[in-house]
Amino acid sequence: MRSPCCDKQETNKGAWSKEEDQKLIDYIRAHGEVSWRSVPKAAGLLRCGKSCRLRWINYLHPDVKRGNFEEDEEDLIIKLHALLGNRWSLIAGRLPGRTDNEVKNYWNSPHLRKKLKSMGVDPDNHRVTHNTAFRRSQSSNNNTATGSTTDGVANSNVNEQRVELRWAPLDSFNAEENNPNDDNVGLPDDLNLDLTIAVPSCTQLVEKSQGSNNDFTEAKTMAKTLLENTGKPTLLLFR
DNA sequence: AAACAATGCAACCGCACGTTT
DNA sequence: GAAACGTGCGGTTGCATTGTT
Repeated sequence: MRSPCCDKQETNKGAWSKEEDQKLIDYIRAHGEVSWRSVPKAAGLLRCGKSCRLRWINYLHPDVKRGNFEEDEEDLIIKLHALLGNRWSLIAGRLPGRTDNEVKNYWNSPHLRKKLKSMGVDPDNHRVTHNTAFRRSQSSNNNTATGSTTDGVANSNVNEQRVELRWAPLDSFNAEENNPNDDNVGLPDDLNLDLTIAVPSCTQLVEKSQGSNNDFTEAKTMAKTLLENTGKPTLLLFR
């Protein structure tokens, strides 16, 4: 069995004092972010190593950006959450100076939930509740359409090529509404997905040279099979 | 001014996962 | 291969602050 990370009877809990903060800052400045387990004792703190790590990452780290989220940050959170779900650390990784805890708190704040609802999006599952949200043009031919599935769809320019990224959540292959001819509604065109996504829950990336309906049908079938066999969603990438 | 509700945020907890022994 | 360890993540809680009645 695993031993507890610290002796809880001898550790402080709750809010950190200025003295504790300073001890932690001084120690990390001198030694860097080394073994967190050893930090409390070495720094003279009556705290659990995990608590020290959290305090440093979420509050004391010099790169942490304080203050309200700007509108572009808010938009990016909404878009990335539609694509990645509650993977707060991945989302925070695209927001310089923001921590996963901060993004998570912000997402769960009434402010953002109200905004999403006003856009017609269910904050819990990103389902479109009416046809006002996330209108997008279809590929390069500017057709607009709306729908009601949870597939995420995004376009961005990577290596000067137009890339459409379709993310297929667990439940999207089951409903009859997922006709391959549907123009699924998900994310707006302006999402820059120039990012390296390491999604451990995805079985694989499926790439196609052309995103025709036949290709999409075939890829969906493949993804559905993988989902049934592995219980994991598949990321579909069309070029 | 007081009471209550709503909100924001820091921190804790348990679990999962990769690494080391 | 199994157990122990260290770390990171996401969910949840609790408290302080702010707004409303």
